Amino acid sequence: MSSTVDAVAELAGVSVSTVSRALRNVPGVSLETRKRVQDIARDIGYVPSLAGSRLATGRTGAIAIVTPNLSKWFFGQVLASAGRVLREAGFDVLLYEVADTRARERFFAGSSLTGRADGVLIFALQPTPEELATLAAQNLPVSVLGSEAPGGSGVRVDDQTAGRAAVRHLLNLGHERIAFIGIRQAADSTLGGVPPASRLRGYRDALAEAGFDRVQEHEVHEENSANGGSAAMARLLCAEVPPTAVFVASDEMAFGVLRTLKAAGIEVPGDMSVIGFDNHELAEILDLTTMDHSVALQGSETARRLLALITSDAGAEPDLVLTAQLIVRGSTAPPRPLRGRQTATPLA
Amino acid sequence: MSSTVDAVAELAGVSVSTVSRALRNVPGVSLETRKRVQDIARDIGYVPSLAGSRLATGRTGAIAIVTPNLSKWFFGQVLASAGRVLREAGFDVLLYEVADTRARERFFAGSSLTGRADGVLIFALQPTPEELATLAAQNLPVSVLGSEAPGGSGVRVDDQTAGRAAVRHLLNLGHERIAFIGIRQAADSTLGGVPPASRLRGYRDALAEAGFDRVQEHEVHEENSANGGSAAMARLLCAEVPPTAVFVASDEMAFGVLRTLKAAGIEVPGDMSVIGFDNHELAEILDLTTMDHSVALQGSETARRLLALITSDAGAEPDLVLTAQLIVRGSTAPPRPLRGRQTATPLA
DNA sequence: CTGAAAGCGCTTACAG
DNA sequence: CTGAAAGCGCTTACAG
Repeated sequence: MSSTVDAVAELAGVSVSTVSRALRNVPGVSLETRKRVQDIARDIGYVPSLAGSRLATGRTGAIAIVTPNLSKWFFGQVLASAGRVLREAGFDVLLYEVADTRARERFFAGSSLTGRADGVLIFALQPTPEELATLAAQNLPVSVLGSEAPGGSGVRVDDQTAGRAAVRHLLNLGHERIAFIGIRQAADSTLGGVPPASRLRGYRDALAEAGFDRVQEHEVHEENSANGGSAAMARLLCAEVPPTAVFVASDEMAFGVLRTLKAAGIEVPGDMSVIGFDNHELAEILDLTTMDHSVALQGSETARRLLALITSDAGAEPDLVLTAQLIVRGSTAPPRPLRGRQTATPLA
Repeated sequence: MSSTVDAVAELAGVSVSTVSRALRNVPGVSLETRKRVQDIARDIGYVPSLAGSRLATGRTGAIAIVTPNLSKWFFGQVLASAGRVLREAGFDVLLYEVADTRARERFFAGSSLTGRADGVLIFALQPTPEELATLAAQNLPVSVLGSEAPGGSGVRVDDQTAGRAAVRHLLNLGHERIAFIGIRQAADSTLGGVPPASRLRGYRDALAEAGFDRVQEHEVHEENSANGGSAAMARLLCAEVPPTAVFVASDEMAFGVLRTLKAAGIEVPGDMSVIGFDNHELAEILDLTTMDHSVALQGSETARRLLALITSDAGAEPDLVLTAQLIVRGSTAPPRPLRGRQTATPLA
């Protein structure tokens, strides 16, 4: 079961050096010898001890994935797609969920990765310069998904442009009172703060470009969940000037928005247009217009770039910046003519 | 950065043996020496090489989690809760997604875990006796979630009882024509087949106990997704005798069911009661009555049991069988009096 | 309580 | 192409 090189060497009548070379397909062994060694190894079910080769080579054959949250849809998607690429390349996947700041500090402080991984994938977590330095000091190549990381090869979406596109869609439909529901960082959360902020910027850009003033009460932030979305929408319903359309920074929040609107008897898209962000697998079911940002591709591409960093020494590729794409479904439409809204909006 | 025991030993003026003992908090070192060694280690930022200690001890400090699917809600939940327990105990988490039979064979065949993990968590994947034997031969303790595994300490839900409970709820509301939408195994899928089958059995039990005959066309199976649920419901709508209520074996499928019903203009729960299974985080938003089966608890408890198996030698605890619980929401109600359904059901 | 030494199972210059 | 030997960085009986 757990035989050693020595056993194979003895049976094959060669030295352990030769066994080692034969089994790893490195040059320096005659074809014949190699074949014989490999056959014997297979026969006795020999599989090299990882611990041994790790100690000897310094390489671990594992990649660490760091993520703030495993239970959200987004992370399942990127984890699955990145994991597939890594496994395909023969790497083990080591998973680190750093949900709160304490876990995050512990993770980055203790050089916890020395001897554990050959590289690090950071998902949706904006690493600080110090954190990146820590990893660099451990000689760990890094690839970052969803936020900017100078030095590390990264993949992300142009969230600002995506946000602007989403709002333009609403503007082009004729909406003039468009609200924004954004993701509020929990105080203790380690979630990357960049994409949410960029989406808000995109929203403001689009409104400004269309010549609309910024309306304070039209920008609300809540926790990134359906319940958060519900709460945010409820607040918008209490606005002095309620919007006719809302851009929601995540589909999960948008689901909550739809629920609140339904409960309030407000028709979508007749009385209120809603556009989400993610193209969550349930968005289709709920007929939600949304921005698709190639979630699976983000995961696989981040992994691919890390592997390139590890196996070649070509240096980091420039960041890959993806463009999100509008998916039109049934939750957006032109606003109802004012006539139809008179009773609801006293300012008509 | 990556100093060795020797460096610490030299600075502390003691032997490496003492350093090793001092740092691991094993007895046999004076308090004073221990303190001094620890201080020095901290000062120079020494962190023991994993590869070294793995080779010396044979322990890896890692747990492997095997799962058929990372992108489904259920797996994110159990992964997150199990991972938390493992990390808390100081173990690394190694992730293996074995999506198809080929990956599954490769995983179990190649004794891929030797030297990689101290134990294995198997999620929602019914291991064959041979597969369990393979792991046992590698001396790997196993804990199984969601299916029966003789020998391995396991956690699962009594799906048959849960299915019966769900259907009884419908029966007690007065329904007499109740359909079942189950999970169809993709040909190549490695998903555990036990829970789905048990839920069907529970459905049949409840109907039989209530004195109803089994209706072939009321049992349909589709892929476990919202789209699968949509398709299944569509088929039920073509039944010779359409049901007035349906028990759906997963919430994700139930979401699709709700969509189809809405599209068809069939009111829920007025014309059709729907009960799901999972208590998916979006079930609340969609006002779906469902069976909660303590998903997070399943994950953490499976992990806890594996740790017990590893750290104590008390042997496997008996399986933990959880009871699912009905969560009543707005998608179930008594059937409409026949009068109200006459046009829809010609057999009235 | 402390240390010298063997050993865990590999890999890799180096020499032949 | 092949082998003897050193070394990767720990841990752990064993002896003192």
